[in-house]
Amino acid sequence: MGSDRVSIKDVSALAGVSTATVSNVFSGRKPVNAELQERVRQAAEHLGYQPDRAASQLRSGRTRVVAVLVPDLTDTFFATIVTRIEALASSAGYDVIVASSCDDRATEASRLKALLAWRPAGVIAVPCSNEVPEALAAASGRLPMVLVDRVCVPCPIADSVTIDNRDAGEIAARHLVERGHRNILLAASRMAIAPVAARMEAAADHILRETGVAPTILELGTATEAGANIFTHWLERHPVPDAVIAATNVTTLASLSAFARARIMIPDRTSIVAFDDDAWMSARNTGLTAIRQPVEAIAEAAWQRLMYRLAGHADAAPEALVLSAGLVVRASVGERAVVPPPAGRTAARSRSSPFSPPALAGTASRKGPKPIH
Amino acid sequence: MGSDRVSIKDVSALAGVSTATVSNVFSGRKPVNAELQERVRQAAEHLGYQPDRAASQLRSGRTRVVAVLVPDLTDTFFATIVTRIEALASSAGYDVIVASSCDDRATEASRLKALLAWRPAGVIAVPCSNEVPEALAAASGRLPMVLVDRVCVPCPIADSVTIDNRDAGEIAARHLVERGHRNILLAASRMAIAPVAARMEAAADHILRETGVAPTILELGTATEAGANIFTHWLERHPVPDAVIAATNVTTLASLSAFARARIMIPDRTSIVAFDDDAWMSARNTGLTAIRQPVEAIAEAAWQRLMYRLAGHADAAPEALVLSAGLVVRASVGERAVVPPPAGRTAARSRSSPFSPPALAGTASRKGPKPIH
DNA sequence: GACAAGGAGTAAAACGATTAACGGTTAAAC
DNA sequence: GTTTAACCGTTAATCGTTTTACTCCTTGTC
Repeated sequence: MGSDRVSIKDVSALAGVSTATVSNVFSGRKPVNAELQERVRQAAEHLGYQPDRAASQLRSGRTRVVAVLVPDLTDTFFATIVTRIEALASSAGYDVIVASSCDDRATEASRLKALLAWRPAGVIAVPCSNEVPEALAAASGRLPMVLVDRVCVPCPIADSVTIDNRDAGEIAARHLVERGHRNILLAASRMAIAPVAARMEAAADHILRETGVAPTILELGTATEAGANIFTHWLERHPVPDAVIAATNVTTLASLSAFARARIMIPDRTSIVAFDDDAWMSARNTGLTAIRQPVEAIAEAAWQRLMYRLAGHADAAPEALVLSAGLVVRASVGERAVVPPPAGRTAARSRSSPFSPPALAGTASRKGPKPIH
Repeated sequence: MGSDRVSIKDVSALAGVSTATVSNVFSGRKPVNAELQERVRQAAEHLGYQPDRAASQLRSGRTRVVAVLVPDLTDTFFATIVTRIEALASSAGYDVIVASSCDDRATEASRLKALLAWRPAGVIAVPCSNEVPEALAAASGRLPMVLVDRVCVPCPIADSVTIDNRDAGEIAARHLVERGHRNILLAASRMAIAPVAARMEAAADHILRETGVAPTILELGTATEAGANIFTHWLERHPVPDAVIAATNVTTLASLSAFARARIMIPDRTSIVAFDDDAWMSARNTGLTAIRQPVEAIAEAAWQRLMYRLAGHADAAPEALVLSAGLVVRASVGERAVVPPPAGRTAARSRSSPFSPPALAGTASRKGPKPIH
């Protein structure tokens, strides 16, 4: 009739009540007589009424929107996080707007600006570098936000959810060392990314400590194809390593690609510990032994923390939540003959468990925020 | 500073002009004197003014937002589409809101409702079934929309972008048949999904026509793990097929998983033609021969078509754009001994699989493709 | 020099919801 | 029986823009 846009007025007219009542029925902010509610509901249903977010948001100042920023939606790790958050949000009556920064600082800044123009109730962000994006830093305090994954913990300006990357790196390294691997290559994406650096450094530390040999760290970047080329090139000029620890799923892919091109067999000729345990990693003849991040738990923790902030605890001190990752043992790590112990260190030095249990997710430890400098 | 929210009024006051002028400066809808423009710009800059979307949208009815609905964000195919659309949108000054229906009709309806509450300028949707969601059908005509991938073409109510699924299926089938494969299994996700059905049926037709044998169609569902189980179970009760055509990347994964569990080697024992050419498909010793969909082109075409509609061509007749997919040949399809052409369909027994059941040779039973659960 | 035409800016009325402030009714308390 | 309070609805103001309608001023034309 008037137009195809049916507003609260139309509903109120049809139900024979005021617009305020209709509003109350839908928002539940004030109690409304059951019978009236019913009438309003029916009228709304009949007209196909849907509250207009724009109007609602404008008037109330509140907005049931959270912004999510990730470096790359095509990376399953991030896609899974987004999907989980979206589900949680939707069941809490929130909507999600997503943007991906394509692993680029400039894009990140611009996408973030667009995101913030929505005046979202909160932000969940996976920065693409480990510096907190300027726009977020500026909004810190005024805007509930939680940083995920790519963060230097503890982060002084916002809540964060990460995994214990040093631990993860060490687990991978130990697994390899215990199986007699010595010449281990660390395939990083970019060491400028905090979690990657933590994984690689912890692995390097462990390897050096246990074998006396410092592993090589190779940066493959964040794109599969390019990474495979770099690795291939490297392989042409170096002996085949005993094993590779890949820092991310992309580097895993790149390494695998390079090995395949060079016809280097896994685990016969070289071993690999992957990261992120994607579906394709197990759908192979030699399933990939991998560090599995508790993706869902990460998403849930981030969401929970955001809800906590939104529930009014805006002034609580930033909290750094650290989940732990576990090793999923499959078939990509071989047993190597134990070489003569280097300088007094006996490689037979056995640990109680051959590999850490894949149980993870639930376990979390809290670290307080550290004073800013 | 009455509050931290700086509105157009503050800017107009500071610049000494009316709010209308400020609005015009930013929207460019009406020309504004150069000097005034400059003054307004500076004032805005000085105050850190950002137009409020909600207010703008409420008043104008227009909104620079497009809604994107996909069945599953963790599927790289859809994630790539979303990413591309997001990039295109952002450079056209649009924002994107995404929702995933998790391959579930009910979720789809509810997410779609949430999406439409934004009153977006347009919608790009990949339905989860091949029925157009009710909410979209209802909005058809009033709301520019383009349907992607999961659509029965030609779609009477909206523009669509798809690939030529029959062609794709036939290409895969031909590739296998030409290389001597006869007993071919078609691994569908769900035959209720139009493109999947088209791929499988075309493949089945081709195989039947060329070999006289109707292939089996197996439905594996849209989840990898479950699909792998179904397939494993099937393998326990049937002879190993010469080859598999997987209808989607998920079914590819499921098939591969099942083969790996059963220690069935590719391409020695069985061949596989994959779908969707994800990164992991080439990062293997035996790279997967796959049908590659032009994902980026699909996204671009969808966006272009939406822009066309938004540019005012609201009443043009729905157009069905069909792109074509191509085969990327790698190493997952083996050469089988070529059997005498169907004319003398005496012995199909000289293939490399040493243990095909003897019964199979003479009995080329002619049954239509039948889905199995 | 008068008049029309048009350009550039302004005031004020929307847009559709939320929410103070208010009022009328009914039940409970004294 | 009167006062209080609780309850439930309504009226109307308001959020920050865009846009219509109007004014004013410049310019061009005859």
